[in-house]
Amino acid sequence: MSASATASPIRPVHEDILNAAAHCFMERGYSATSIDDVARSLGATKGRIYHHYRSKADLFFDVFRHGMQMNFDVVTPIAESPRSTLEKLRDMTKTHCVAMIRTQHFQRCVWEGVELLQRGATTPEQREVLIELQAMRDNYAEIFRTVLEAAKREGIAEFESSSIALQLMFMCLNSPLFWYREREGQDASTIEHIASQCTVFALRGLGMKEELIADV
Amino acid sequence: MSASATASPIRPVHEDILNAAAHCFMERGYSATSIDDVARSLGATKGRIYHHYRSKADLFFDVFRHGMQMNFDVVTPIAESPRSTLEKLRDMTKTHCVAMIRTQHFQRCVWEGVELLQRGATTPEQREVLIELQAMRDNYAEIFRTVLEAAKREGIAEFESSSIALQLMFMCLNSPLFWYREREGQDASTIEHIASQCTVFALRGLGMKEELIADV
DNA sequence: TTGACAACATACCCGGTAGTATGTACCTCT
DNA sequence: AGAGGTACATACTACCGGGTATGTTGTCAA
Repeated sequence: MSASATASPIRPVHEDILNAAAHCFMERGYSATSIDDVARSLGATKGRIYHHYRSKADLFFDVFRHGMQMNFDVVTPIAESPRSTLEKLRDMTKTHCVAMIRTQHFQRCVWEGVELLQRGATTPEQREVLIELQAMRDNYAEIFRTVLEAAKREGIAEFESSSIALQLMFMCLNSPLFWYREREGQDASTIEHIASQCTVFALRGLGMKEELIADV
Repeated sequence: MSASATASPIRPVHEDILNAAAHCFMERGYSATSIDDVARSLGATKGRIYHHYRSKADLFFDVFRHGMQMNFDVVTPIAESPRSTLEKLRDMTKTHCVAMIRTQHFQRCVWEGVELLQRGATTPEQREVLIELQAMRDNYAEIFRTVLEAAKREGIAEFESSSIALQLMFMCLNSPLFWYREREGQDASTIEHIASQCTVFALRGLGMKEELIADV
């Protein structure tokens, strides 16, 4: 069973908490966010949160898991479709980028979570969870690596180290996480337009020819 | 007087503290790092740090300032040199990227500092400092924006929004901050090689032709 | 009707941490 | 030599925040 499939569906009762937590963690960061902050933004108290989650870390992990799951949900179908490498690469990158913008607060938590993963866990039971989350993240990156290396073999893309290329590609696609701000009058086409520029930048960076990128 | 010139030179006595603080802040993040952590990594106690800095925030701000100053020191000479736009752009981007790797712990603090800037300050006096740091950061980005737009006018580069292009370029050049790890046997040429790949990716992303990038 | 349980709120404990107040050794200048 | 200042260490306070223990209300099943 792949790590992507281990994530249980989110019970509706948890959805409000997850959303509030994601927003708080995004605004102040994990350690600067208190459980009281999350509760306050829910119009509730700590009791509600600790009734559903055993610890602050558990809550954060669930936000991470939820964020990653949303990424799998939109990207996996493309990766598993019987289309060409070129079409997959263009579609996956663009889709990922749009997802970053649409679910920004969750994805910011995923980003910070990756840093927490690198620092390691405190308790042994947390370490178990962290290993699972790490695997989830690695599996997601692996989907892209597979397509990237296929693209290189087919002469569509051209780069030296596929690991570095992968990192750089994700940096571009994740970029809106750090400067995009929701504002009034921004509809789906605005988001599409921003994602388009990021994706074009990334695909150019991967050494793809202009004519293969034109319609992204 | 530009914001870049307001930074006072670092007194030697502060250098050890700044280095230790940068390392701690990088490893655990700002709010998860205690003053005692920094002191312990210095083999000292809080007394030493509070003798030189009025608060934890002040210390962090000085790390930020120091990090930014190092960037100005290496990039400004290139930007002010009488060379062509193409040469400036290639040199500035590569130099910035190398600086990110070489002074990684300070630059990670700069990165986190930018997020703190967006969240705003608590006390009014901190806000004053934050405005100065914000200006410092903006001025630095402006150096690159100037060259970027010149490159666009000269037909060297091709992109839609210069703001987004600037962000994406920095994301690529800053990328090593998040995945580069110091290891044994990594000499200057290794760093050069990594920086080269990031810079090539960024310049490609900016729409530059292969023949203009070849020797980066 | 009532017992049991879910879904919270309230009240409390306690460890950690920013910041302060004070002590002390050393150094320098007169 | 002694007075004052620098550069710390030590000891202490106040508070915040994670976690827990317990109370309260609504719901549902028998």
